[in-house]
Amino acid sequence: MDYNFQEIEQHWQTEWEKAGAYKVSNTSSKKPFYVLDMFPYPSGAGLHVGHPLGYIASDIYSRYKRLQGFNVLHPMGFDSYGLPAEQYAIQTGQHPEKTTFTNIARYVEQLRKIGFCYDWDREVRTCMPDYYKWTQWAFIQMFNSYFDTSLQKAQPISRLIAKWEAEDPTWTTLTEKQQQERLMNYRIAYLADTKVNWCPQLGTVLANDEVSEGLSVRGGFPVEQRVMRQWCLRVSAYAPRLLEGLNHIDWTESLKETQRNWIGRSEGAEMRFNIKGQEEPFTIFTTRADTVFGVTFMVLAPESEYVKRVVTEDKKAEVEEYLTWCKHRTERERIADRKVTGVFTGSYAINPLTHAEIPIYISDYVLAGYGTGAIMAVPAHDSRDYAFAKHFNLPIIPLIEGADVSEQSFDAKEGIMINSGFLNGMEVKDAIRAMKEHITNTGIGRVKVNYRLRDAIFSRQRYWGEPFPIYYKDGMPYAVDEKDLPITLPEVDNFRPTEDGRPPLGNAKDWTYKGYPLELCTMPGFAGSSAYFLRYMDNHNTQALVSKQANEYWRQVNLYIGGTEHATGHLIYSRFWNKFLFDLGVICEDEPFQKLINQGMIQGRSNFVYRYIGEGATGNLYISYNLIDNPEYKDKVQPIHVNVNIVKNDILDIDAFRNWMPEYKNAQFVYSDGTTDQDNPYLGTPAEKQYICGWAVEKMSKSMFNVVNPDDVIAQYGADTLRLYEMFLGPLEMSKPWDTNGIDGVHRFIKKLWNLYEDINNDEPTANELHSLHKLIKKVTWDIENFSFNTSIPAFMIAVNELGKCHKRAILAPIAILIAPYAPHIAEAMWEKCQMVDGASSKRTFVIDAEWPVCEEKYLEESTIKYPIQFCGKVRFTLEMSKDASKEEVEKIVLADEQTIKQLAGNTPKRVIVVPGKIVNIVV
RNA sequence: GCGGCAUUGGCGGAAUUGGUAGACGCGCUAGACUUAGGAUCUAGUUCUGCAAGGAGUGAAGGUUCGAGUCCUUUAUGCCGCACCA
Repeated sequence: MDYNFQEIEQHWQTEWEKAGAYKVSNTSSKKPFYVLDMFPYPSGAGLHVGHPLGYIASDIYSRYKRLQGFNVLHPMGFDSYGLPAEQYAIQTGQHPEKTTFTNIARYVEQLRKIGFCYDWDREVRTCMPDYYKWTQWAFIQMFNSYFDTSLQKAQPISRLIAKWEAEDPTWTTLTEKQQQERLMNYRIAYLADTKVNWCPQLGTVLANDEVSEGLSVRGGFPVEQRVMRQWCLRVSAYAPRLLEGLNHIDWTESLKETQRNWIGRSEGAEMRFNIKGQEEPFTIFTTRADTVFGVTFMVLAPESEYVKRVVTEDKKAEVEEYLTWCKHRTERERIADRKVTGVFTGSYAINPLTHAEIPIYISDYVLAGYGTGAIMAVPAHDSRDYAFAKHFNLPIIPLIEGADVSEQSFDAKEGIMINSGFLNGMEVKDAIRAMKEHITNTGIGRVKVNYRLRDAIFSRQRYWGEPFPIYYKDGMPYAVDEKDLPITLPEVDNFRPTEDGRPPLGNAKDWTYKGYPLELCTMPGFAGSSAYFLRYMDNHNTQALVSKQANEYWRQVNLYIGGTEHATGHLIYSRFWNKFLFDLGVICEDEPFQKLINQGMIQGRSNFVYRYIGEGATGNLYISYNLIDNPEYKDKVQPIHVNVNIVKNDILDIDAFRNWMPEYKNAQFVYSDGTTDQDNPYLGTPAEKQYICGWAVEKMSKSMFNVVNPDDVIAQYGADTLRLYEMFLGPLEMSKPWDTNGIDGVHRFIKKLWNLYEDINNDEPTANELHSLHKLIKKVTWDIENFSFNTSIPAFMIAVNELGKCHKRAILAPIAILIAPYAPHIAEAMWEKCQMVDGASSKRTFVIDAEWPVCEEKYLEESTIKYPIQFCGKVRFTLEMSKDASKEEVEKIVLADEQTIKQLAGNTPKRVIVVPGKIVNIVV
């Protein structure tokens, strides 16, 4: 019988749905296992063939775990608030909810066709009130909490109030507004004036991870710095725990390293420098306390609080001018143009060790947001200070023996100290330690750990996001009552900001709570994705984000598969969010994702035709790729993207090309053999006449005509072939181009496999057949355990070849189970055929209810063992022995064969080594 | 600049513990079957050589009886971070 994949796949997808085969219960005696995909943002373009790569991998693992007897939670949902739907709404007036739901429907349909084992009852959508109720709820908890630095965990803000009431007599004298303002400095979700990334084109602020090189990640629009009053999350308070937690989770080293970089811990010291003629000192942060003797000037960030204090009257105008200039420089300009700029403040600081007077400058190479926004400059040993010193002609004092600082600074942290008072003669490392001790003892400063991680800016001046559960009274924010959640997103008739520049929610009618105005901003994209993994555990719960019982059963995500692009966004925020909920006692695990795998990207593989543009060109002649380097065409052709769906194995479908676009209707070709259409009035058959296309690996995108839709692949080959082929492409974690050239091979294999399930009998399997089967069991089990999915497929192919015409149920039934994770539809059909042998009951049982077969080593042992023998690494021959032979017997024969070895080698062997297995050294 | 990862035939890639490198697939070559084939089947396919043989996992060293695998140096590519003091 032919392999009718369409019928098989449709049939079993319906059966699964009817039976609720993938429904997962929160109460089971089975061991729980939680496999999670990063849920997608449903874009208008639908899924392309690259998106399901990770989903297929996680599906394989889920199905495998299920067959191993685990209760597997494997849900899917949609990150459905976001900019594209809103941009589309602004352009068309279409409500973003409508486009979002349409897109989701398309995604669900596409995912369903691939045959994933999702429990759709657990679907979440971040834009639904029953979901974002809990996003808002979490926000209120953050608003009502502060971070206790000594306990290193979040605590209810009421404790802080109680403490102040008891211990701080000034507290009760404050007005309510003053009290609220003071509390705002402690809340985990707080309102503050901060310098933000403002994107005028998008009309909103963006988080640091949403900006790259001064451009917005979404859309690539310029981003400028602005001070605005924004909601922030005190993520930085969790920096030590976010860093430490990385040691206990099973993520790739590169991803952990990315997060470590982003958190940016640096150990150093804070030191106070006195200002000449002033009482109050100012504080700087340095990691090179050892270099204090080489400080020849100080630099403040333009935005620094200290600037006001140190500018002298005569320098005021000059400084003002510089500050204004800085303000108007965008982040992008700053990065692009790194020439030295700065201005002298007129004031001098006193070096606390040398007591020298050193000038204080302002320059934008010092960042306000890091450390204290002020530095001590050591030009000899810091390249940025060096450039500044050269530009302003400031002294450069070398502090390390043998360091030549006439041309450039010596930045390395090694060498022997000189010119450094009591540090002279020490190694740099010791000097740092000694100086830290010195400044601590003398009270000049203290040891300090600094983090680069900043608080997350949490307001977006947009419509399509979660409303804040916050209202304003007397200009101060208050959280709405939890029982009034969710605060649902209001309808507006215009998705743009209001005339007077307020966010779009300013267009809503009656946007108030108990008569007070509600917050007009909405939450950013990462709000909804920060705890979705918890909601899947208990998504219908109306009383809590997740019940204690459900959370204690599932605990945490055991396997998370997703792209590496979320390394510094979602994967930091959700860890933070999770730790916060852990502090609250809402959940029982500190880290959300135990193991994380980054699937590689699937790039597009573009195809090109080569239009002739040389002498006498009509613009209508296309040269086959293999000819374009010929002298007559070289540099006279122009590559043009051609739709990859009308190219197969780099051979162009001529008719399809002529019909593709009107401009190609009369296209003429120079074929691979050099002939043209004129030479072949009858238009040769495709076998004889081939037009070969060039190719390149590029991002998969519409404009390159290289997008491959999984629906098309499924229509042509079936979902099982798609699933197998995506895995077969290469290691999961590697990026690779989508190349349809190999898909036929995989499809052929499935057909061969299917043919084995014809006329199944109950005969006893032979030793060889059992050997093939158990080899396969061992291999496939190992592969899945180790996420090496690509190597299982060859193993199946080999097994099918070895089994040839074997139709025995005892062999075929286990193979149906083994392939079920990879190709679930055909596995069901194969399983069913195995159940119906000998007129046995036609009762349908699912392969997913079967048990994963166990490899029995006894079938793997061969009757003989081959020992390849190496002599002095030169001569090899094979010694075939009974498998029962003892080590001594092997040695005996090897020794007996010494004559042969000698003959072959021509001299006395020093050693004979027998492989495989244990090394047997025989020294003669 | 700092950090991480990679580099194996014409191509994608195997080699799991240091033990016969190139599994499996694509492509290619030859043959069979066919009115035909973008179908199917069989055989071959790292390079070099008529052959015996020799060479061979980016490059150069090292450890080892034995290295794609471990160590050192280096080159190239990809990714992350970056006036972070």
